Amino acid sequence: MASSPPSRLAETLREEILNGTLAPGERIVQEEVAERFGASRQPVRDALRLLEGDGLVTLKANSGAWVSKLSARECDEAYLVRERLEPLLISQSIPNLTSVHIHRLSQLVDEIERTTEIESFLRLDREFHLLSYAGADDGMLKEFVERIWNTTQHYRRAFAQLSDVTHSAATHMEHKMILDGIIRQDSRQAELALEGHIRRTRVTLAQHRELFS
Amino acid sequence: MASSPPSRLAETLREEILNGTLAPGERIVQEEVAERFGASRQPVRDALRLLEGDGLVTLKANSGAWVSKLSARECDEAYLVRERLEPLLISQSIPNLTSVHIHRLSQLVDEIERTTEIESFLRLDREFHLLSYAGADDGMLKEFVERIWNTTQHYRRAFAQLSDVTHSAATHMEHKMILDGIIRQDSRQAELALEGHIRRTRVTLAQHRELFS
DNA sequence: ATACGCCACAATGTATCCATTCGAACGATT
DNA sequence: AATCGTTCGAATGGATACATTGTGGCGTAT
Repeated sequence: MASSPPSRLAETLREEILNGTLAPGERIVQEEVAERFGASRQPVRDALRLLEGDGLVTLKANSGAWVSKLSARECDEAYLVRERLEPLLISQSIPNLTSVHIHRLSQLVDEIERTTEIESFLRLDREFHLLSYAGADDGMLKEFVERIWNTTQHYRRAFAQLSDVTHSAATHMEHKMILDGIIRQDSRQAELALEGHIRRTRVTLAQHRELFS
Repeated sequence: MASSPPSRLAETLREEILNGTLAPGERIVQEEVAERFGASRQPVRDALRLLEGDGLVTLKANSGAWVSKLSARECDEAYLVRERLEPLLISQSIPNLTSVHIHRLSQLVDEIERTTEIESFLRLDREFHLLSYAGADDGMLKEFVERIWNTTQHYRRAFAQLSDVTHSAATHMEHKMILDGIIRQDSRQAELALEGHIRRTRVTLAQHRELFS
């Protein structure tokens, strides 16, 4: 999958946006990218269009491409949407999760609690949540959720840094409650714990509008 | 807005998909479209990428483009997502709706009740719901909702035809309850009425799997 | 008769060249 | 000195020509 040159190109750019190499608001010049990958500008244009579809890049006609930037309002909206969609997604996932998934999820809860580094936390937290959705069929719902995770990744990083989320007891407790709901196949509990988890994050984030200048 | 050639091209193709001229599963050949619009294949490719982002077109590398087709499962999922997102969207819209909006919404409820033609019903129903969201800021949420409306348009038409939705008393009552919630600025009522409206449609639709072959 | 493989055509993908547009800097005028 | 206008440059958009891939049909061999 995703084996065409534009797809591979988009994938690499996506990585660079997610890991912060390319910051929100930064300009992306077609020719630079083309040269960097030894391709012509055409596949680069296609790749940028793909990323625009993912919401990671904003194109302006006859002007250029920039890494998408969220306003405080848009970031809040993203979390409101997550509050509604992710509980639905986890409820669809839970019936199909296997013991292999559950074992890894337990492991991740522990690792998340133990880590003290921001980057590790971000990586593990992302793996935990997305893995908890692995039982759901692919489709629009999962696509939407992944898109939101991607477009808000930079703000999660910024927020994690200034609030030292790695020592948040509430976060770890919420993860345990979600995991407990999964293990006991109690979708309703998992939904509620997840909704609370996202909601608390949203409210906390709203207190740090300085992240958006 | 949307004034670049690829955007205009995408807009026209979108219309044709929504009004049924181009049916789900139908092949779209770049050269045909290019010739039809007197343009080269490049802007057509860009337009198709845009439509892919809207979920209206499915691209396969080195193979071609097709009008997207939903399975029964995906259609059900679309309605589940609508049940979660549209109540949120209407709650964000209601505080900003003006008397002009409300007047038109009332008018639409009447017109929808009176019409007996499928195409009119579809057009008016769509206008009613999307107009009820006009007070919400543009952003991801509205984008998601519009995307779902677009990708399910064909199935709404098919369903409306075989169930004679124009004579559904429940539908008209639900519209009135939504409107009442809007007029009285009672977001909660509007949310619940809308959720019920979508849910009932989903359940009814699930009884007609023959629509998906 | 069926299955495998080769071949040819058609549609997509890529590259290069040219046109267009936007923005910024400089200069002229008030 | 400030503002408006013009001009120049850099980056994007579009068109054409060429390369590549995927698919369907035909033939042959088992």
